[in-house]
Amino acid sequence: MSTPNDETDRDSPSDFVRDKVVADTAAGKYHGRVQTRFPPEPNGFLHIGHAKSIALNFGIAEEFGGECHLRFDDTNPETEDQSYIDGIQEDLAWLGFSPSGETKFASDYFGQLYEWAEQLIAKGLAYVDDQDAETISEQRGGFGQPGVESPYRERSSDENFDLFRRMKAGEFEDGSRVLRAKIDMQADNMQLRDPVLYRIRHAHHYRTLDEWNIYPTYDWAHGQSDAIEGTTHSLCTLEFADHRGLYDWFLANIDDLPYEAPEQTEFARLNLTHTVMSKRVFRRLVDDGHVDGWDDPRMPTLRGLRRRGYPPAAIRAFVEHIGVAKTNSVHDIELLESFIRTELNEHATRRMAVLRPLQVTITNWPTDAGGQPEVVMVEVANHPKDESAGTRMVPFSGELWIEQDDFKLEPPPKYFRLSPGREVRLRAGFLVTAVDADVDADGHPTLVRCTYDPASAGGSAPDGRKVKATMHWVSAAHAVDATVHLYDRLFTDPHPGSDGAEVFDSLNPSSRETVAAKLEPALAEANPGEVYQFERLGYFATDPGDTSVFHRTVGLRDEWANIQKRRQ
RNA sequence: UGGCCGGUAGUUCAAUUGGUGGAACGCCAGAUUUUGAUUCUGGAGGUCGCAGGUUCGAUCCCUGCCCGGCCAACCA
Repeated sequence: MSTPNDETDRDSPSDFVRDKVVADTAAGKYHGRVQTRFPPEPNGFLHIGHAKSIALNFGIAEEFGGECHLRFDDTNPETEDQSYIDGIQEDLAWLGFSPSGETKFASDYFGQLYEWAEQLIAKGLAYVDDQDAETISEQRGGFGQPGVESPYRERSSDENFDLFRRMKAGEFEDGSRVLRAKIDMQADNMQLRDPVLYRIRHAHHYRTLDEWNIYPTYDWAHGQSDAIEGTTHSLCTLEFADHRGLYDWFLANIDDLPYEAPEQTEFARLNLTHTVMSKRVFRRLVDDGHVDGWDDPRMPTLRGLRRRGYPPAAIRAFVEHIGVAKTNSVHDIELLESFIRTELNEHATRRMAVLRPLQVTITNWPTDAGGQPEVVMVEVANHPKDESAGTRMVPFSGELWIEQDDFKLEPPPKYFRLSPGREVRLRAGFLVTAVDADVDADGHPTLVRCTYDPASAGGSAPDGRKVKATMHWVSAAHAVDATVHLYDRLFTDPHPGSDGAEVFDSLNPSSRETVAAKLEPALAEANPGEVYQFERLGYFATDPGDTSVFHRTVGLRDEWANIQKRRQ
């Protein structure tokens, strides 16, 4: 089949949500208007799961020429805070998305919400219940068991108005009364068993201050906020599917909606192996000191990933690639990492750094008139595939650091790095041959003696002979010291907390290893937050606050590690 | 126990009104390579959850069953 659409549609994502938008638009719903929203609760920072929702909502708005609003669902003043509002906006901008128009707040709609609640009371569709939370919960019944109607369910509307207004005025204690919708205490969908619309909270709200003594619940606020803003497609995660009946019921029973009622569509949230996407768990990780904070590079929060060096473009590419469906899914974190590598491989500046230094002395290296080893500046490309990245000059001398892994006294099969009698290339420098090595009491090499071929400047010999390995190195006299954090999975279990396990039982005690590294001099001028490739090792980001500290973003693919694994 | 939603390579997703099941990542092999990286080529890998039914023909439609997730906050 070959229609003109094949060409134009190839790159735009297709999924059941977009299919619905296309169908709705074609059917003339909302007069062809498309509007979405991203509605975080300001009680924590964004994580990569939110990135999926953000990309979906903003992506659809853009593809269909519509708008996507940022609206804070700030209906619970006891757990929410202005600092999260600031942080979330910062993270959203970093990810690369700009909301349409002003930032919205559910709290801006408290007045309208209250009026609509009175409208429900007037229609006999809402009532004030004087019972406590525990009693209401018991009366709700259970799965397959009927609910019990509240003794206050048939109150007169006069009494309901009076009580509701006095709740608003602050006459009653927290938790002493609630406003409930009168729906159906026998409904199979538990959400429909007379849900709570308002609870009494004499709490200070960071935006409405002390104006309100009652606060709307999520269910009462969300759909109506969507409707007030003109949302057409209200996208949320699967666990809200049961709430859709409520969402529709509220909208259907309000007379003066400013726009055609929006529709809720649910999709599966993003999960990743070896981590957990839960604000509750995040908070405990931070509070118990398992990580340094919400921006610890091991956290799947956007600020954690940013500090770790994950490029926003790679995160966007990843969440677009995994698509949108209703299947509960857990994505392999390695898939995310492959997107990080793809992005970084293309753009990261190459540098040399030795993480676990082993001393090398070149025994036939020349000395100058003063008896000091001569220093030769060698030119090294900043990117193997991108000439425009230019080159830099790196000092080479007779005393060097190499990686401990790059030398073996007795090389195992298929090992083709340095060992006694074997010649390798020191990248862009010279060919060297190991002679012997000093070892410590445990037999570990402490110093390797080599000879070099003076005719191999630049890394190749005139006779064209080949070597099997090219290694990175740093001149000892010029090395810059740095602290490098090497990160591993936060949780050892691919599915923390599954099969009844306790999430924190699989917390990886060695999720961070810190080493004292030796860097080539150019890295002394590293930019804050920039990601470099340390050749043959991986990608490393400088800490935004201290450029002598590096975080390993992700390692390079490692064939040698695979070979070793297979031999076991 | 009731309701809702799911089940397609190892993993995650596709397959446009029922017509020989594809991609990405991972894995394996080869080529290239002054990063065991990158890049390129090829390969292995499937009882479309199970069983019936409708049909010339079913991953797709119907029924039943099995498995997984969510729901009984005055959280979102």
